[in-house]
Amino acid sequence: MKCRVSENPSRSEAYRLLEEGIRKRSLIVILACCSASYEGRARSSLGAGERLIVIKPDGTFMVHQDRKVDPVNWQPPRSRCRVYMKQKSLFLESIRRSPEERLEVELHEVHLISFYLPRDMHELTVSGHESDMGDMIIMHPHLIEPGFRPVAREYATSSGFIDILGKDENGSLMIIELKSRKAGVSAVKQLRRYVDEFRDDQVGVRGILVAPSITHDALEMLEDEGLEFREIEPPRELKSNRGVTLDNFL
Amino acid sequence: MKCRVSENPSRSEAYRLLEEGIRKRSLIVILACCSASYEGRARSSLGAGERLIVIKPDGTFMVHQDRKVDPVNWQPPRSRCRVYMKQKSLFLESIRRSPEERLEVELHEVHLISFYLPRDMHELTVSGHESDMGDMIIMHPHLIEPGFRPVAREYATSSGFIDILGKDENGSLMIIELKSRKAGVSAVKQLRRYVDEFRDDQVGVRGILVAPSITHDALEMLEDEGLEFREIEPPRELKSNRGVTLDNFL
DNA sequence: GAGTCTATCTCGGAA
DNA sequence: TTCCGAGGTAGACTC
Repeated sequence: MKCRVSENPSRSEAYRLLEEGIRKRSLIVILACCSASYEGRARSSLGAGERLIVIKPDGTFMVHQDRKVDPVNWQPPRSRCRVYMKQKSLFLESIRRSPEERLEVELHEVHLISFYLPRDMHELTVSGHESDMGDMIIMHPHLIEPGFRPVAREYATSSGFIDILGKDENGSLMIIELKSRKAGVSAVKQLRRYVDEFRDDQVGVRGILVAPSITHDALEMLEDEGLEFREIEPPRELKSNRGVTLDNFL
Repeated sequence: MKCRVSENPSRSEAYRLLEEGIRKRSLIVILACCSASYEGRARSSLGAGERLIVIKPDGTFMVHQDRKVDPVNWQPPRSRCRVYMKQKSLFLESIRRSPEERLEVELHEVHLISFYLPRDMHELTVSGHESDMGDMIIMHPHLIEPGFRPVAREYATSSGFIDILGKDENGSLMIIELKSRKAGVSAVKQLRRYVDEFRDDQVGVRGILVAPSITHDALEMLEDEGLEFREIEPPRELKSNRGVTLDNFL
């Protein structure tokens, strides 16, 4: 593990270390009093303060304050970083192309610089998502109701993709909208858009919102619109087999 | 600046440092080979790998890989963090209430631990050029407008500290917000919060944003809110005499 | 590239 | 506290 640390480096030493760290595409961590200005999709300026600066090998650039999860200023992966001196001041600059964005950080006082070359090994697996809910319903259609038959998944409409399209035991079209968390009014609006597209053309269209729970306002709107709600918990187990398709049903 | 660093600490030394850092609500930065498991709104597990771990004074907990802006695992502000040993292994745990979520990180090998106590945010914004601007205005109130009289400095409200509080020649309350760099919408919002606190109680409250320049959006918002802008350059020279008080004016 | 959708979205403001 | 909308959303995926 190549790891280098320098406490309270001089300006010239900080410059040298940062130049080397950037050139070698290291993961760089800086604790410093700094100010920042950003210009691109928006514009911002940040006064002097103690901050944590992180530069990743993929070009990600972050300025973190002492609170919140999100960085106060940042640049996405593939941004180009460089360090330079201007009138005795030390600057870090990160530039992104398309859209053109520029973040400039002035380092007033550097308390700590550390950098090293990490290699990440394992990927993260997460479950509890909408796709897992979809898999579960495709495999167990009775969770929606007895006689429900899925017909299509991710069905494209001009309003977006319908999670699951199917028919009930009477042959009525059923539009299923999945949410892995508590459903709000936005979910109902989304479902309503899908249903409206089909209601124009034919009768007997049912819209079903599937979620572990629903807000009060959303439930009211749902009932006003003549739509239905199914309380279903998303699966919590990690799936290794992620290839469930509709082949069995078509 | 209290700042402590330890390279390649032993397990017991790492434990001691982390316990102290958490207890003192420091900003903690760890470079380590670790694995993580999360359970809450969703569930995830992350195999061993070199990662950057950041624990903020507000309870924010982040595990960063060597790419992407977003952390691979995290907990939001106000989460509770603790360190413990279990069967010779070193663990970090961060727990959130409502919704109940738990993130556990096993530290296989710690390369670097550093933590420090960033000074209070208020102190930070006051230090540097902003306080010099304040000094300058206290000494030359006419810079704001003829007849302006400063009354209080760093006046505490429930929304934060008002840079300068004063009265105009008609006796109307004036709230001055200083920015040493180009002011953005956040500065306007900040000023608006202060003004709102007083507008509730009395009439004739004026809010003045003082900065060397202002963004287009900020100026628009400022005018919509009935607030005012004064273009003032911060003094170029940093002052060593930092003890300007309001005694002369009270 | 541009467009769409998900997310442990985060975050701030309001009821 | 919960709910709701905004975001430099980021990130993944399709076309």
